[in-house]
Amino acid sequence: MPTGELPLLDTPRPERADAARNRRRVLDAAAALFAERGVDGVAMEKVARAAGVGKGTLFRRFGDRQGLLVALLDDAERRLQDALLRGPPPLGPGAPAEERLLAFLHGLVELLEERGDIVRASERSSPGARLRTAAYAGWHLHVAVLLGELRPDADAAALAHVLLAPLAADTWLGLRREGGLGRAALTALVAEQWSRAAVSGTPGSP
Amino acid sequence: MPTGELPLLDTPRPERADAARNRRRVLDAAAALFAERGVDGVAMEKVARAAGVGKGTLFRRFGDRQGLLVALLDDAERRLQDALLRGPPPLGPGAPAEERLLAFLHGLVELLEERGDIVRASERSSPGARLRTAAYAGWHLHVAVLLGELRPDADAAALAHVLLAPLAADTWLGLRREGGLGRAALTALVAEQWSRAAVSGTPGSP
DNA sequence: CATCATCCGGACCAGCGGTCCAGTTCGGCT
DNA sequence: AGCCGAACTGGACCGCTGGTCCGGATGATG
Repeated sequence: MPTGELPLLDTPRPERADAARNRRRVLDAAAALFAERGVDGVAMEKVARAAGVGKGTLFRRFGDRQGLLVALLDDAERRLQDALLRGPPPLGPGAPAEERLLAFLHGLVELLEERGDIVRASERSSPGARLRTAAYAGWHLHVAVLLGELRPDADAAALAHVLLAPLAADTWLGLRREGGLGRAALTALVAEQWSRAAVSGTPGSP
Repeated sequence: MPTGELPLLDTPRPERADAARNRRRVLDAAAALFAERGVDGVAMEKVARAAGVGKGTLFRRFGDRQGLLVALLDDAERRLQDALLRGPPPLGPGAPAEERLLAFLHGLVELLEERGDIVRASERSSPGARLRTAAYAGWHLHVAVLLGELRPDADAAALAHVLLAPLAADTWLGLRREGGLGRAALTALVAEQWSRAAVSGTPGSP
């Protein structure tokens, strides 16, 4: 054993400088192109070309198209997730469950309004892909836990899935665009459904 | 002007016999193949081949892939739509609005369970395609009208969109398969949300 | 400065949805 | 009965896409 330098056990390889530079280039070019032409209107080769990079490099870095989309989303999703776990209330811990629920709803809406097209493309990459997403798993867990506090009688996990349904990217964007609903109106409507779902007791009862 | 025979103004052409025969063949072959290999795993050329028909014929008849899917769904969707407009209560007219709403929910679930994969493929054919579907327009109108009776205070059209969100084919099938929720449980859960949405008054009120 | 793992990039591939058109078949009219 | 135009047929063909491959270039290391 040589000197006592840190062995960097958890970081297999630091990643070469040119590789890092090219990854940045690709990410930037992809974001710009997607914003300009729409996610579906941009082939992988165009992304590579715009980034001044070969197609092989692009696929080596991100695996496949889906991987590129995930990488583009990574920042925003991680930010929301961090805010849920460690951020200040009412998004983070410390506020009453219902407030946290509504704060999360607004956070998710923000994400959809900001990066909706990319989220949609990611969720559409294969049938049923949404539920298999790491991001969705996190959101669902968060909602299920909070709901479990408010409605100990209910199947919180299943209910959380149903409440998250209108926030599927394709559904949300469809209602916003084809459906002609405004962001505030639609958010308020979903918030109301969440609030109604958050109280115990069957509808018909006194 | 020759004899006074009926000019058949509304029927441009009755469709030739071989054309009708081939259409039936294509529809049958497509249904069988889709059921066997999954909708996404079957290319248009395979359908043509299995039907004993040329690719050109297939596209001439149905326009494009989306058209074939719509044709496959046409029967089932029209049947539901007819039941809503002219069928016996509680699905058809004559029952109280809330009962009709729940009956419709069950009918739609039935359709999704029976032909879910095809509905999904049809709704996935392009981003936001679902809302532009004739079938969705009919369902939405139905729900909006009934909701309008129960909740004159609310924006029934918008609320109807939100209530229909869990029944987007991709969402429904995702929850049923990846989500591991049973048909009865999921239906009951959605029914409860609909019931909660059907009563006036804000959640926090006495 | 030598060495070698790593990375680069564009040629290449198979498969897809969709188009085209020369040949065939149908069915109403005489 | 038989003809003739319209409608139908089917497979070769096209452009494009996501994804693979490998000879050569380039960075880090001692």
